[in-house]
Amino acid sequence: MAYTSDYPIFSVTVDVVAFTLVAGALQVLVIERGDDTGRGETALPGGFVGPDEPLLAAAVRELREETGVDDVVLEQLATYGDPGRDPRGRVVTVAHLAVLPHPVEPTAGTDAADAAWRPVSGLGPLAFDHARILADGVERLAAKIGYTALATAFLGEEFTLGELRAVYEAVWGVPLDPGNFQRAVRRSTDFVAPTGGRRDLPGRGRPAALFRALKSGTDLLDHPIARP
Amino acid sequence: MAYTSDYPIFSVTVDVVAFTLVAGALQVLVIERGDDTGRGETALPGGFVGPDEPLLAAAVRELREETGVDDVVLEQLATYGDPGRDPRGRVVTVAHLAVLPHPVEPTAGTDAADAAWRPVSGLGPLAFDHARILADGVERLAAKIGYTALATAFLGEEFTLGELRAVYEAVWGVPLDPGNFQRAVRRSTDFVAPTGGRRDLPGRGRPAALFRALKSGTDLLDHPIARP
DNA sequence: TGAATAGTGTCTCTAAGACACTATAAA
DNA sequence: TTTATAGTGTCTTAGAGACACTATTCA
Repeated sequence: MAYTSDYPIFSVTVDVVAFTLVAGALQVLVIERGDDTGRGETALPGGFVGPDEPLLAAAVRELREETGVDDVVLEQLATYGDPGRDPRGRVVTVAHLAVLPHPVEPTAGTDAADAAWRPVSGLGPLAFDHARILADGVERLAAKIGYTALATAFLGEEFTLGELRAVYEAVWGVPLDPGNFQRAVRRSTDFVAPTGGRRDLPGRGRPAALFRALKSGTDLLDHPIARP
Repeated sequence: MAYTSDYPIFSVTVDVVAFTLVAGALQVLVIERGDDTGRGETALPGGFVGPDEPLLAAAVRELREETGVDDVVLEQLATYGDPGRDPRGRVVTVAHLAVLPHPVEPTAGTDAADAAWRPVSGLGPLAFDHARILADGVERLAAKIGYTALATAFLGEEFTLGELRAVYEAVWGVPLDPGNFQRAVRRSTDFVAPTGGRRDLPGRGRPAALFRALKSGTDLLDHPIARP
């Protein structure tokens, strides 16, 4: 009973829908709940916002605690506050959308042992209303890679257009024509630029030119990438 | 009245960015604050969420208290919760976007005397961080009328394509070619449909065919209306 | 050589926009 | 008649997509 207020009491949490790409499949970061509420259930990472902590900072902190990463594209997704959505009381959660470059394993954080990347398709039930939050996150992600540079946030510093195309194909769930994709990406003069390097993978055909992102994740593209 | 909690205490409010069209200009609903905090300042309508009240219901209630209207297109916009954004304490506000058909005057509600429609352009400073919330609302509105039926929410049951075009021109701030607009709207087979009626206004040229909306405000259009 | 991937050429279809033109009303 | 608005025709340009083709690597 540490806190009192003249107004109705709400708790405010942040949840993070963090995506990455593993082996060509869209993955989401989930934890196995270890505390009393929903013990053993799968859930999105998240936690209470500190008394003097901005919402975005809380989301960054939660993600860092789970993955050890804090240089990440992160933006607010939506807020979920129905009475009864959390058995602990009136909990309003501000969900955030994050995109991480591929090889980020959940590492030594406070709750890291519980965290794991799981494919979005085929994921079992989630605690609370997290299934809906995840669905909203996927929808937002699919929309945003069409008109922002967000897809590059899945990749490292340098990448091939084949790797970039794999991001779109995984998120949209459809194959894209390699030739037309190439042209679509190059139409935006400030989406990606060739570095001059090439990536040669054994037994994988002609080496591909390497590119780097010219915009950060949430910047708008001047020419959208059409979703089929 | 004192509430207690084991977790950090937040107050949760809803604010409403309500738009309408008056005399061809985009207008937003604002109030003059009468209580102690920010007395006399212009602000967006809003208020505290009840202990057992869903967020969207709270936004509907606030809007009804200001305008007497509750049949309205309303959706969540974003959540603003920086520490220090409200001098009363840690207040997290969930902002909502509303669109009302033109002739809805603020009427007999609890705070109705203070509420008024004001043109978005040329509006003075707003209390708290409401200027940013309004800017985000305008941006969201401008984006959404391009790919949803939201523009029809500004109009009555029946409307001409000239009136619909005026909505786009007011929100986007650009003139649109009447002929091309006509075709763009008709390309979507399920955006609007002619009612068979005509509207004849004295001294205003050839009477225009009347249309009605085939979709509600937030439904997606199959063919977008291109923003110039 | 063939298999695999990168990248280009080219064709068709549709949309966006400019703009001329016709249609129908009031003053 | 002029003025104003509704609505159509038509031309140009650009993008989306299908798909053939060339380029460059490894086995």
